[in-house]
Amino acid sequence: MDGALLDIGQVARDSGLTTSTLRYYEDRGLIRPAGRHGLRRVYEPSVLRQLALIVLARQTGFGLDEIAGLLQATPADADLRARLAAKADELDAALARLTLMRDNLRHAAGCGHPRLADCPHLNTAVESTLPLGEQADLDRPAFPGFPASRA
Amino acid sequence: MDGALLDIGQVARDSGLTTSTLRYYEDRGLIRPAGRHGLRRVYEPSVLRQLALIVLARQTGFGLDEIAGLLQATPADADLRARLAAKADELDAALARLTLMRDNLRHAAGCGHPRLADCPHLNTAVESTLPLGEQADLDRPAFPGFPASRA
DNA sequence: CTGCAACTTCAAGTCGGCTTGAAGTCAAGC
DNA sequence: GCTTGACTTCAAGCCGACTTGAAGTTGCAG
Repeated sequence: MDGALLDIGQVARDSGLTTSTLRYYEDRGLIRPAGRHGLRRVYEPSVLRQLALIVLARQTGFGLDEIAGLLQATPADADLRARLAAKADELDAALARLTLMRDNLRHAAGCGHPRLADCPHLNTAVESTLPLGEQADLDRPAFPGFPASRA
Repeated sequence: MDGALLDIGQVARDSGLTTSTLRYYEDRGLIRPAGRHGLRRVYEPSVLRQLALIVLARQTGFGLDEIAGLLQATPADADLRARLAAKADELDAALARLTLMRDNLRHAAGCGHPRLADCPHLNTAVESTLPLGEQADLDRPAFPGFPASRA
């Protein structure tokens, strides 16, 4: 398809991931080198697209096993479709939470309250997420997405 | 403002968190009991609102230290406002990613491709997230992990 | 040919966010 | 007044996602 195979360092540079992460992803079954040049892995450029998808999925809160599963995805797998759709629904829920939180933050950044906990606007908003009372499956999907300090 | 103090078990039930999590949050400076009855912690009901906010923030990808910081939030802190606004912007970015991923999933659930990696629609979409290409972007050493929810 | 930066493997370490376990305290219902 | 079960502390463990370190190999510029 095209001559240019990439070595791991190049893939690392192009993807923004580290070489150790790439090897780790390989261990976990997310990517596979096209082959080896001696001992060294060589990759097809298409791995970059795949990595972009992986990174997006990670940022969206998918675990590595989950991503590996999605990537493997056997043919005409009806079950798969269902799982994808379910995932999409989870993301909708996450989107709603995220939006609420963002709006809260924006409001908080603007309103004059000393402590977040004291802002009535925000509290009112948060209360709407309080169906807690009974049983709360708090193991909802979370997801990340921040630089949040890589210290 | 009201007589009913709650014990830790009650708070756990009402918030959906475990007692160990509540103690842990206290350790980490996120909540504080109103006092003790003997050795035992007693809480004001308002802690439930606070916990709801904490849970929302966690689900939104905030780390505990970060949340503690936001909750402490000293008066008229101009810096704080800036950080809140910055956070909100981060959330916007996260929202965009999440939305993209959701749309991808929905599409993938519907289109007939055996492997996700083979769907051109999805690949096209993902490629738009590929600012990768050029520089190594040293300061983006991958992404923080996150809870991923217990089994 | 040589030197060395970039690769290789494998094991162990790190970090965040909790959970679990051992061992003890205590308020209250019988 | 005794039992019981919910509480207490503290230390250690666990999981996911990587990172780090040690020790060895190798392609290629000079």
